[in-house]
Amino acid sequence: MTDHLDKERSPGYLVHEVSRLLKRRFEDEAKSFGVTMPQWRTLVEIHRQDGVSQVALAACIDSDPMTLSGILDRLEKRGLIERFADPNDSRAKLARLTREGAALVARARRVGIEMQEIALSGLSAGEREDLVEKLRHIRANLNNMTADQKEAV
Amino acid sequence: MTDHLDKERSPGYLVHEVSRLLKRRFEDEAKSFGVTMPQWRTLVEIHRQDGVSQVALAACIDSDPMTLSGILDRLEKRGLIERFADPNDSRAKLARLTREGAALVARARRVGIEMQEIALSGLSAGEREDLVEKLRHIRANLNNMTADQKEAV
DNA sequence: CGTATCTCAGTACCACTGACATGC
DNA sequence: CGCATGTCAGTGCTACTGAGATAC
Repeated sequence: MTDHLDKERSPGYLVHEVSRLLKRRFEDEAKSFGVTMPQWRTLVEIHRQDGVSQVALAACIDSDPMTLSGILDRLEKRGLIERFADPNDSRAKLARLTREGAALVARARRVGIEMQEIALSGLSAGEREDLVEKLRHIRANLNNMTADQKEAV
Repeated sequence: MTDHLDKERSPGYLVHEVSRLLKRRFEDEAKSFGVTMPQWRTLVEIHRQDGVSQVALAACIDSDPMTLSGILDRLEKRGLIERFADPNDSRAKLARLTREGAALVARARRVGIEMQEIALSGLSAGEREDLVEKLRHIRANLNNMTADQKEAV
């Protein structure tokens, strides 16, 4: 009887474990400049698209508007981001990095690259490409699954 | 300028995203029988090794004793597990599944297998093996990294 | 009008810390 | 004695819900 959910042979379980190790590893680094994972992801996303609305941001980091509001509160209190009114829609508030926030993103970015390099050491460029390919394939499968789910409802 | 942390090309980011999708997907299923991810992982681990101490359990699910104590409190309150004194060490309490808990693990297990099959659809057996191989390699790299870290401290 | 954006209030869960009683 | 085990108390962050003010 082959165990499809064996800890050592299940891709799902391994993905989860690698993700957990990366997260833990990064959080150890992140603690030194005082941000958590969701905060880090939020900062990166704001860096990627300067002046985002909070709903768009919430969707990007797979969160809900209320949770994101709390995250932005803390980031704003630390002076890493600032909120300003959307000139085209006075309901919405947009977010952008402060100079200090941008500096932190740059530093954390270097840490991320370095960590990834260590994690992937021993894998050739071709093997990395292949891994990326498979992961994107799986991601597409999962996205399709949730899409089907929505239709079913 | 190649961007090593590109959302689409970074293995680290993709692993995180796939993990997040799996987690979200599973939590949607799990909500119907009222358990969270940490609770699910705890139940599976207790199923794997019947009669575990709480410290061992905490290490298995990458948590701390206090957090696990809270998780077990909730699982016990729902009648899914029970705690009993270790006959060899009266300080320790061991955990085991109740009949109801075992039934839930069996159900959730089927969901997990089914979900994994959907996630991996389109990948051959060989490709899956290859993926598992790479993930285990990365996991080893990350574990070594934390080990080195500990020595450095 | 209905809908969208954000926030307040409240709840729950998980994570982490320091301290403590108990037993090894 | 030092050390391990589990728990209490307290704090912080994330997630989710329902409700409301404001603006499209």
